[in-house]
Parts: sequence; C-alpha cells; structure tokens
Amino acid sequence: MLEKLDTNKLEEKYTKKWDEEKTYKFKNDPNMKKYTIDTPPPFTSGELHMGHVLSYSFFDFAARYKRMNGYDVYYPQGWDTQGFPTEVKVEKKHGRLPPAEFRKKCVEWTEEMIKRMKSQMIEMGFSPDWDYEYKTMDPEYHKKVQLSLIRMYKDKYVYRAKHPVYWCPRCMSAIAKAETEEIEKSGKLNYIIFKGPEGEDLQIATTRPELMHACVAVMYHPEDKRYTHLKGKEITTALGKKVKAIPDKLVEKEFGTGLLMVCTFGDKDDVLWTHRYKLPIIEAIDERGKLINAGDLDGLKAEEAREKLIEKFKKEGKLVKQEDVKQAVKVHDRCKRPIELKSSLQWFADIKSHAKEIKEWASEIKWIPDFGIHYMTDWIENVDWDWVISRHRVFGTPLPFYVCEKCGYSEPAEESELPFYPESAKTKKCPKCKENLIPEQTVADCWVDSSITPLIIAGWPDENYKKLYPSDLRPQGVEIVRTWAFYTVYRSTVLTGKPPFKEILLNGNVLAPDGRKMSKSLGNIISPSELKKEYPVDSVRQWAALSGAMAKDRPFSYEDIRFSKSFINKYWNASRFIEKFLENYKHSKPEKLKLLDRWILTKLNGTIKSYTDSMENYQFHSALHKMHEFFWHDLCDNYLEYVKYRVYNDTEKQPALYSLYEVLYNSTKLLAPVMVFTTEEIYRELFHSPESGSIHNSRWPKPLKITELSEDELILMDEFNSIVSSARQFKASNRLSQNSELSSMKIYSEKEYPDELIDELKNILKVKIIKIEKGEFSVSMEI
RNA sequence: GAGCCCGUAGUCGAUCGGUUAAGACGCCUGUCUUACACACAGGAGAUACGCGGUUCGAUUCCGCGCGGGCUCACCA
Repeated sequence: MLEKLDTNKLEEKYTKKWDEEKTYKFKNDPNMKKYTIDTPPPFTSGELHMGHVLSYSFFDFAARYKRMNGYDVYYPQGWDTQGFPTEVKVEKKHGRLPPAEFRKKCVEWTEEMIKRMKSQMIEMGFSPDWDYEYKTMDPEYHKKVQLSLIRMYKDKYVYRAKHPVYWCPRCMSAIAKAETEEIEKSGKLNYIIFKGPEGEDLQIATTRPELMHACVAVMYHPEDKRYTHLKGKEITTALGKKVKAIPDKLVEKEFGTGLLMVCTFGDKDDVLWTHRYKLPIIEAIDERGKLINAGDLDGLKAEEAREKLIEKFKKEGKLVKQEDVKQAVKVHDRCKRPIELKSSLQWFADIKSHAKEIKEWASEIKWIPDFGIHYMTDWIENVDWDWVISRHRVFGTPLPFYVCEKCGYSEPAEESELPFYPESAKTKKCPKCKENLIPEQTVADCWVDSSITPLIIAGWPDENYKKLYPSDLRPQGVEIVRTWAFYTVYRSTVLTGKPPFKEILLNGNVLAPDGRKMSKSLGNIISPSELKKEYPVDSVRQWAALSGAMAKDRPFSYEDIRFSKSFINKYWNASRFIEKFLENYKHSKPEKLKLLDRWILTKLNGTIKSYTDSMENYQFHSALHKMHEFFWHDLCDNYLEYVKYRVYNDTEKQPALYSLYEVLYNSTKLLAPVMVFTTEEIYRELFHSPESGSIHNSRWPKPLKITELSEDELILMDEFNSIVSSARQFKASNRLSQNSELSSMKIYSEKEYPDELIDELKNILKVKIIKIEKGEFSVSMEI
C-alpha cells in the first residue's frame, strides 16, 4: 500500500537500493547495442551548483531513457582535478611546499572535494556507473595524456618554440587565449609630445606610457594627410629615443591623434607590427609583470611606472592632456588580473594550420541545437596563434619531454617511462651538443587533460577502445565550446582519425531568478543542497527538464519547481486512488472497452508517441509538458471523474480498471527518467513482479494495441467534455455541489450521440433526463 | 563593429501558414464534492515589438526598423 508521500524517505531508500542492486551497471555485453556518454568531468571545487544540476540532469534523462530502450548504457563519471584554483586553496592552507609534497596535499584536498561532490550527485539521483570513475590527477590518466602528447609530438602537432604568448604575471604562467576574459576598465589616454624630424612637436596618444622605453616605431594611417610626410623619417620619443615612422592601415585615424607608438608587446597589434616590419624586439616586462630594460624604472610594476612617468612628462611639459577612456582589458579568467603579452619559450599545439580540418570534423557532429556549431566555427576563424599547452604550475600533468637548455634541442620521453615525472626522470645527454638534457618542468594546460575524455573512457590506447569510441553523446555547457569541445574535437580526431562524438548537446547557464548571473557578491546564489531541503529531488529534476531551452541562459524559476512539486503530489494521489481499486484486480484485456475507456487509452497512446519522440530529440521540456497535460487534465480532471461511478458501483468495472492500470503503468514508465524516486516506488508497489526489478531497467512503453478513437470520435469527445464542463459550470454558478442531481438537460448538436455516451452523461453528471436535438452546439439544463 | 539567438496576457512560456492563439505562476469568484485545499469548478486578462513584402490566408516565411541576450573582434 502506498503511504502518505514522504519524498525524503523514498530518496534515502532507493539511493541505497540502487547501489545494492547495481541498477545502473554497464554490462559491457557484446550483444547489446551501446550508448556511450562522454560526461563532463566537473572541476573539483567541492560544490555542485545549479548549472551542474541542469546539465547533468539532461544526460541522466538521456541515459535512463536509453537504458529503458534496451541499450547497454556506458555512463562513466570523471573529475577534472588539476589546476590553478586548487593550488591557491592548498597554498592558503599549507603555505608553500616543495613540489612533490605540495602535489600530495593537492591530491588529498581534491579527494575530499570529490567525496562531497559525489555524494551530492548521488543525492540528485544521477545514474553513472561508479565503477568507471576517473580522475585527471591519477597516474594512469597522466600516462595517457602524456602518451597522447608524445604521439602528437611525433606527428608534428606539438612543438616547442619562442613565441609571444598571453602571460599572467600573477600566476607566472603562459595562458591560452581561451583562458582570457575581457573586463571594461576606465583608464587615461595620454597625449604625449614626441619630436618630428625637423624638431617639430608630434602628439601620440597612449594608455600605456610605461612601455615607452620599448617603443620601436611610430605608426599612422597611410592616408592620413597630417602625417604622410613623415614616412620613413626619424621620430624622437619623449624619452629621447629615435624610431621610424611607418604607415599601416590598421591604424585608426580618428582615435587619439592618429599617431601611435609601437612597443613590441603592448598588445596584439604591436606584436603583429613588430613581425610585419621586422622591428627590434625589446622585452619591456618580466614574468612578474615588472619593468625591465627601462633604466631607473626597472623593477617597478606597470602601474607604478606609469604614474612616475606621467609625473615626469608633466614636469617636462611633454604631457599635453589626459582623456578618460573606457578600455577593454584582457584578464586571466581564473585570477582576474590583467595579462601581458610576452615572448617566451613554450610548448604549443598546432591549431592554426589545421583550422580548416577542425571545422570539417566539427561539422560531422550533430549539434543540438544546430546553431551551437557557430560558437565553434566563429572561434576557429578567430584563432590567431597556436594553443599554448605549457603552464608554469605544479599540480598538473607533467609534459613528457626532455630539453637541452643550451641548444634548444628537445625530445619526448620513451613510452616505457610513462607516467613521466621530472623529479624521477632519467639522465640523458643532448645528442647535438652533449650537454645534459633536463626534464621539462612545466605541466599541461588542464584542457590538455580533459580534451581526451572520449578516449580515456573508451580505454584508449588499448585497441578495444574502438568499441566505445566515438561516444554517442557529449553533453556540455555552451560556455566551454571554445575550450572543451574545440580541444576535444581537435586532439581526439588527430589521435584516432575519427571525431570524438556523434552528437553534442549544449546547455546554457542557470541565472538567478532576477535574470542576473548568480554570484557571491550579489548574494543571489541558489544551491542544490538548499533547494533539496524544501523540494523533492524529483521536482528539482523536473525543473531541469522544464528549463529545457537549449544553449540559452535561463533564470532559475521557483514557479517551475513549485509546479513540479504539485505535479508529484498529484501523481502520487492519483496513484493511491487507483491502487485502492486495483487491490483484487487481475490484469487482462476486457473484451469490450467503453468509448470513454478507448478515449483515455487513445490519449495515452498519443502521449506515448509524442513523449518518445521528444525524448529521442532531447526535448525534455516538451515531453514533460505533454505528460502534464495528459496526466493532470485528461486523466485526473476528466477520466477519473468519469469512471468514479463505475468503480464505486461495480458497473462495467473491469474495462475501467484495465484502462486505469494501463494509463498509470505506462505514465509511470514515461515519467521514470525524470521522476526517478516516486516512479520507482509506485512501480514497485503497484506493478512490481520479481523478475522486473527496478523500473529503471524496465522496458520503455509502446502504444497499446487497441482500437483507437477515430478523428470523428475524438471530435465528439471534445464536445462531450465541453458538455461536462457546462454542467460543472452550471452547478457551480447555482452554488450546487458537483454531485448534486439535475432534473434535465437539453443538448443541441450537429453530431450523432450514441446511447452509450448519453448514459455516461446521466451517470457522471447525475442528470435524470437528457434530450438531444440537431442544431448548433449548445447546452442548457435545469435543477 | 561582425555573427548568432530572441521579442506572444502582470510574469514564464507553447503554437515549426489555416477555425474563438496552449499551459503554468499570479489575480478574482465559488467549493473541504469519500485520491489530492500542494486540490477542484469557474472567471478576468494578448489588436502575438513596429512598418513593409510573399501568400487566398501570417504570430508563424522574407526585408527594414526598434528593443533585449549571447559569442567574437574591439583601436594604441
């Protein structure tokens, strides 16, 4: 017997049971068709947020749906563990430690975070097979990442070179373009006097005067009449240095004075011009962001130097004016500090010369929604440089190479040396200059780790990996298309010759209810654990399904989650009601179904069809909508009321019970992927048979083999329903209870009413006499 | 500046050319009618951002404008 609904109890009970019964086990059965999900390994922050819940719910729905459709679902869960934020946390707690010890502390800390997140995932009813859990910090994982890099090195995808890179002075590491963010900052545009060839004043405009010591040219637009006479002439900077004036179309005439200074590493254009015009390279800033080659300004931070210099120019009368400007400053996405461009010896992965192929590989994948691919192609088209894969950090996968510091020679570690750790690496001689080779000290960008997840989960490099590769589904957030999706498509295809997944499902961010980003500073964060205190997990999961707008940010909606909770209640109570009558019921198809029975079963069939269709296309939102409509309104508001007189009074009870059974049984199954706990309880309590086990391993419903209502009959039923509605309305407006009797009813209709339906109306509405006449549809009645 | 999404009742959102434009939340009026008051029965509330065009017919397709969002590039 179903008891009063206690969702907490159900959640506890079944979480345990599913674990014991290994309900979500990947069978690895060669005879079964496979469905592989390349799940996102979350960064191990220790806290599951609403974005996780949304995204993870989506593929949990898919996994459960596929399982019920007879697939052997391979749904592993991994953890993206290494990286800067962990180092910061551990450093805060333990201070600076020698690398090996520090790494150990990072691992300990991460294990703790994983424990927390894992239990939150289990609470949410997610159904991975935990036997296939992976962590990017495991030596086994390191080994595979390193192997992938060695292979890419041998195939000339990975190389070491000196090249300008984005550099974070705070983190003292190179970072990739994808890790940069822009924030708007207000700054000053300074107009400073340089001297022309005749000693005349020339004003340049700059926001970064502190880089002037590295000024190597002055630029203007080739059609700017004010300056064309300067072509090739020597200009003297405010610091007294002589540089050439060069025209270039990239210069904006309208900005500032139309004249600017080039400082090698000021910004991307500076780097471009330096290369284009083969200008001398002057390092202006060191890895800590402090000035070098700047005489008495050496060692100062950029901001300090800027102030000093402006002061100096003011005194000398070389500062004409300062204008307030809004500028976009590139910052490191993890630490939010402004970044610099720096020429540096780093490891790169060649993406620039493969942009076209990567685009083709991406187009072989089905993007859901289809416009999602734009995020990727737009990004590829704007790639300027190759991907910097080396990071000057500790908690990461060591790059498996040896380098000669003297001549620049490099070679990969042997495959037998893997996993490779620099502190335990071999001693080797440089074959070129006989110096000692030193093991590479940098680690890989975290995206190097995570960009081979489809290979890792499939068991690569073991040849058997082909059985599980490519993955069927890659679910992920739209904000990491340019990183995770991009790098995965690139690396995995390079390594295997095949794009890494067949379909990619994109989800957006969860915003605060007010439409703004959730953030600590705004205090508008909604956490899953808080939500869970007030709402059943099944309603949180329904919220996720209802937020289904793919690849779009959506505010969190309390309305949706409250509605979901009400629906669970409705579903539960309807089940209890039906259970009462099924007590001594033997399930078998009656010879004759009544019209109303066929009506609800026809509706059921329609729901099964459209629900299945929506699930096939990951349209959880519309699937659930149709279900709500059917279950709440067709079933509860109408059909249940229609059959009450039959089940209470034992008149033509069997067909009604048969219909109720089928409707509830099949609805329960349809709802199972989303409402995992409540459906399990109802399934086991009402429909369980020993061999069937969990609903989550039961078969997905198919439309029943019944004589469905014809189009005409369905239209007739619509009219029937509106007659009922009129009667209810009539009773309500006459302050009568709904089960009060009516003496007579007159219906005008263009349709033929079978006697059966007239009798139904009499019984359902308690009307003594009903008259039907031909005419435009209308209903009238008397008390 | 470029590309992409989008603009439907107070709010959120269906309707992928065709009768009176779903549904939810909120609001109003009744009802504790033996599953459910987290409910039921009803009600009010939308000239579908604007203007053109295609069409027998447009909320739905196209163009322009206005207004939002996202991504990228943003200028020293």
